[in-house]
Amino acid sequence: MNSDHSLLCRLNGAQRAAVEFCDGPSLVIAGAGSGKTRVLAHKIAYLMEEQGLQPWQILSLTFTNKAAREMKSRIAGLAGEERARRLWAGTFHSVFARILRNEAETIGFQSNFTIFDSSDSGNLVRLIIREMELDDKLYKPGAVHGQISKAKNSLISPAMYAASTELAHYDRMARRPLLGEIYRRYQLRLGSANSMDFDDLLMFTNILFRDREEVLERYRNQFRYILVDEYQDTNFAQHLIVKQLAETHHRVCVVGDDAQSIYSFRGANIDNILKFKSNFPETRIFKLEQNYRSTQNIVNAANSLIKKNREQIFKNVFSENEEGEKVCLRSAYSDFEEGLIVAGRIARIRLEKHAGYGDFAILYRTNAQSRIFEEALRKNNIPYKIYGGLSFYQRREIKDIISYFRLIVNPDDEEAFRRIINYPARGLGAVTVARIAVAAQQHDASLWQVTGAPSEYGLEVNSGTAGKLKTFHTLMQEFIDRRDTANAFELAQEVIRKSGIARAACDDITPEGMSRAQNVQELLGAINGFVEAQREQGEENVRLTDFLSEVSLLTDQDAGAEEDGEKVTLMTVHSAKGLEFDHVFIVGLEEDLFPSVMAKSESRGLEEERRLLYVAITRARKSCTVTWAKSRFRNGQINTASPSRFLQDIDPTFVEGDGAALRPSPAESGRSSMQAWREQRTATATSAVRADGAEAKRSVQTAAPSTAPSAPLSEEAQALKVGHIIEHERFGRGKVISIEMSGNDRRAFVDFESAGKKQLLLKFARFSIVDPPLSGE
DNA sequence: TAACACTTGTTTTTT
DNA sequence: ACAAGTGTTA
Repeated sequence: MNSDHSLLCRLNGAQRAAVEFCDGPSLVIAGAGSGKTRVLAHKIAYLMEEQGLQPWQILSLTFTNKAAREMKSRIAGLAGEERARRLWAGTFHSVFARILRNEAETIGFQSNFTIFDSSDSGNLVRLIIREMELDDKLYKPGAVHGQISKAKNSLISPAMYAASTELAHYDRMARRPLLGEIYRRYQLRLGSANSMDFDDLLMFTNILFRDREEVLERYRNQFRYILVDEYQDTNFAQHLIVKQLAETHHRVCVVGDDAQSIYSFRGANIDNILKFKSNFPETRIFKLEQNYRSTQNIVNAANSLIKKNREQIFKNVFSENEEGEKVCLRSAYSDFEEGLIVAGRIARIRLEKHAGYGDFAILYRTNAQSRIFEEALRKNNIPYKIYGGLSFYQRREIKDIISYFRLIVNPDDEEAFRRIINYPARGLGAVTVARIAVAAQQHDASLWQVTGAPSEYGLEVNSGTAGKLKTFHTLMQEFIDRRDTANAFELAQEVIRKSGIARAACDDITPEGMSRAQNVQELLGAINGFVEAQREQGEENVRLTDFLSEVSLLTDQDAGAEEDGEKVTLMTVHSAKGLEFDHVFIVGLEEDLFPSVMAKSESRGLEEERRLLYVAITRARKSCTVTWAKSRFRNGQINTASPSRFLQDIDPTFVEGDGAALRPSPAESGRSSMQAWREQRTATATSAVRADGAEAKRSVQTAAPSTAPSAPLSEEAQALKVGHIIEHERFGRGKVISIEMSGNDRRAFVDFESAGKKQLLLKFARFSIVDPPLSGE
């Protein structure tokens, strides 16, 4: 083996070993920032250059479309555009959707099947629950769909579901005995709509491989080497697909990090990676432990956190980068102030470190948290972009238009039909649709079929309605007739014009209407872009079908990417997986938010949340700031919050800031306000007398002589002394004249520059100390 | 049938 | 707070 081959010379020992081992199964445990993508890309290039594999013989599976694109472009750099393009590289869902379209007939589908996204699935579940006249308080559509999804991911068919006494028992306990029946009907409806949901793409691939030995054999022979990224996030269905494809040649390499498994809520099974070796006993294990991304402080802080988890593969992630700054911990009085703190710090770091806005990311647990940061950033004229939330393709107007496309490509698509039959309004309302649905069900036909020949299916409607139906049918039929010949862009334009969407959009002059019209234009632009891109690859006749099958598996990741530029990135921790930024802010580190309430009950859930924070911290290259707010606006109410338990899990040696004293290091004397506060809370909650009260008193004395606080005092409030200059939320800037006790609380008299003299109850006052500044902020 | 007011749940994360 | 869903009225 030529050791100074250009492909290998830029790799460290462990990376190179992982790349070079190609003759059997391998498991690469890749710590955060250890060059996992680089290894995968090099390995694929190596397979082609050194092992003589053709690109189309390599199957490379990633978790997101974005990761797939990234991988392809890196391989293009290593092995050339042409070969990169011919690889089978994509997400599980997109790759196997492609295969399923090729083989659709063998499993009873047409190759033009549509793909239901989760909201389509939810709608269908809701519809069925209603049809069965069940109580949707007991049978919550979301939860029901979740159960169905779980069953599918475990490859439990409706028949198996019905046959299982265990599941029946479980459902009876949950007071949802008819879940299996809902599942059965749901699956039937998907079938008659010639549609699959996300989970079906994996389940039917397995069914295909199970029932059609020759098909499985064909793909086994084609894919001479299989690589899977983020293996810790695969579910059973995905695992089994990989296992079967690799069954004969065992040439498979899975890469992942058990410490970054964050998708168990949707069926990912960490055992897949933990027990990979038991499936392929001769598996070679490689560990990538050197982190090239982050400073030592960041790596160490993350390590100290993840150490608190029980089940994990031993590894020693280390960094040889500079020590760097400590993780910065900041607390805020409110979510609002948290926004200001983050915005302020971004502005400061940008100037001090000459960073661009694009070097910053704000990561939160839930999408709902984004708003407050948007406002704060806007106020400070800081440009930003948001990933996630409602993705472009999820927006109402876009879904409506896409539904037209869906119905054109697959007229049996029930969801699409229901969506557009009366959009724009054409006098075909709920009553008519219900009648069509009944007729359809009686004759085991699709809604579209009934619409085409009302009398044959015994559909009784008055002549006016019949006319409207006919008009609608003719309109759609014209599109359908041309779907296989017409260019995607031109047909799409025509759909928007002839359907009346264009007119409706123009008439609407409300601000939302304008933005909707803009979105429609954007969609047309996207279609045009798609057509052009395909043309460049030599695909001359690009049809609507092609665009649709591409688009139904696209998600938020792609929508946000269009306008990059120098902007601060806002996203959930989940969507940040696989990304990195110089300066990372992790916000909302509060109990019941991060970790989320839902996860708290089980230790497994809690460990997953901890891994989630681990993922967040390890996104940072140079600096990492963690914040939490003592009160937060949620569900229309202000809620008080306590700091996340995870803050105590991080070794304070690597932390700086008001919370560094969360668990004081021995060198520090006294306790922080935070700790006192938490003790306070537990004390009042149990109304018990503290055993170590004396010590508590001493610590308080350092901050507030002769006082035991009756309420949590912020560090700022404790540190406040006569003569300090403060900045108050309402009153602005002012000087502290005196501080005295009133009852159990401390009260400050402050002379404000503009608002005059005021008394502030320190327990409640919202202010920050400007002079002298606290801990460098 | 459509527009409007009212009620309800929702907020954990995503292919 | 907010969006989506429901029911009521014209």
